[in-house]
Amino acid sequence: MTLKFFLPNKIYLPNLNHKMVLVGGQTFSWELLESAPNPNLYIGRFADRIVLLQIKDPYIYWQTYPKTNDTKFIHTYFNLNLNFKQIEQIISRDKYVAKAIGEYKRIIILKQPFWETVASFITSANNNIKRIRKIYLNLASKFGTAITIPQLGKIHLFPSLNKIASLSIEQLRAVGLGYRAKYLKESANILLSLQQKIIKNKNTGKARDLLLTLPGVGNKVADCILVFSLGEYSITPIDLWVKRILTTLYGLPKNKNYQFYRNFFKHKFNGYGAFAGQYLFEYFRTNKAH
DNA sequence: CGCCAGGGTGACG
DNA sequence: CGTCACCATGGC
Repeated sequence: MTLKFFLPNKIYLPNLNHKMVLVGGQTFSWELLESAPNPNLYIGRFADRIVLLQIKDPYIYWQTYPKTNDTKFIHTYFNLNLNFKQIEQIISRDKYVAKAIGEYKRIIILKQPFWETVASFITSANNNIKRIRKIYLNLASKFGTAITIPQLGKIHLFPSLNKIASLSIEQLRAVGLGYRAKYLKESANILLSLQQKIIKNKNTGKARDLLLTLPGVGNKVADCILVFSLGEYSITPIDLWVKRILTTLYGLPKNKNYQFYRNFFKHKFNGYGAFAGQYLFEYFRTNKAH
C-alpha cells in the first residue's frame, strides 16, 4: 500500500542531523519508518502521545495524536527557545568539538518527557543503543495503550508510570530487560510519589540527589536524566565513550573517579558542556576514530 | 565461541 | 572513598 502523509504543521529547524538526534544515543523513542515511500519519516512513542515527523530541511513537518496540533509539546521537545547557533559558537572553542560541528549537521539536545527518559536510561545500563531502542519498543507494544493513527492503524503508546508500576518483574523481564526489570519496577513504584518533587527541584541540585535514590540510577544515568529531560546543560554524562575520548584525545589520566571527568566538561564550555559532550559522543561513536 | 554495550549494586577494605 | 565480581540479553 502507498502511504501519503500530510503532516499539517511545521517548525523551522535548519541543518538538523535527524539521524544522530532521533535515533542516536540520547532518545530511544523514535523509529524510522523505512517502508514508507516518504523519506525521513519518523514515528515517536510517548506515554501521552504519538508523534509523526517528516524531515524536509530546513523544516520539520509534524503531527501529534490523539491530541492533534500540540504545538507546545513540539516546541518544548525540540528546545526551540534555545539559540543553537550561539551555543555552537561557544563550544567551538574546543578544537575537537569544532571538528565534529564542522563535519556533521546540527546536533541538538532534546527536552524529553521525564518518565520516558528515566525508563530509557535505567534500560541503558550496560546495554547497547540498538537493544535499548528495541526494549523501549517492546514495552510499548506489550504494555502500552493502543490508539488509532490514520493510515498506520493501531499504534501503542509508551506505558505510563502507573502502568509499569502495576506490572510484575516477570512481566517486565519478558521484553528483554534482564536484571534491569527489577530496577525499572522498583523505580516506578518510588516515582509514583516522588516524580513531581524531582521535577519541581530540577534547578536546585536537589533533583540529582533524589534521582540517585532510584534503583538502577547511578551517577551517569542521573546525569542523562538531568541533561535529556530536565534542561541541565552545564554537565556531561560520562559514559564509556566519553571517558575514552577524554583519556585518549585530551590526555586525562585513566584512573580518576566520575566527578573528575564530569568537572572537566563543566568548567570548559561555559554552561554548555552537555552539547559539547553530545557532539563528541555521536561523532566518535560513529567514526570509532580514536 | 567470546566480547561488548550511553553502568549499577553490593561486599569488602 | 576505591576496587571488583556480578548482573541478562542479543548483536557481532
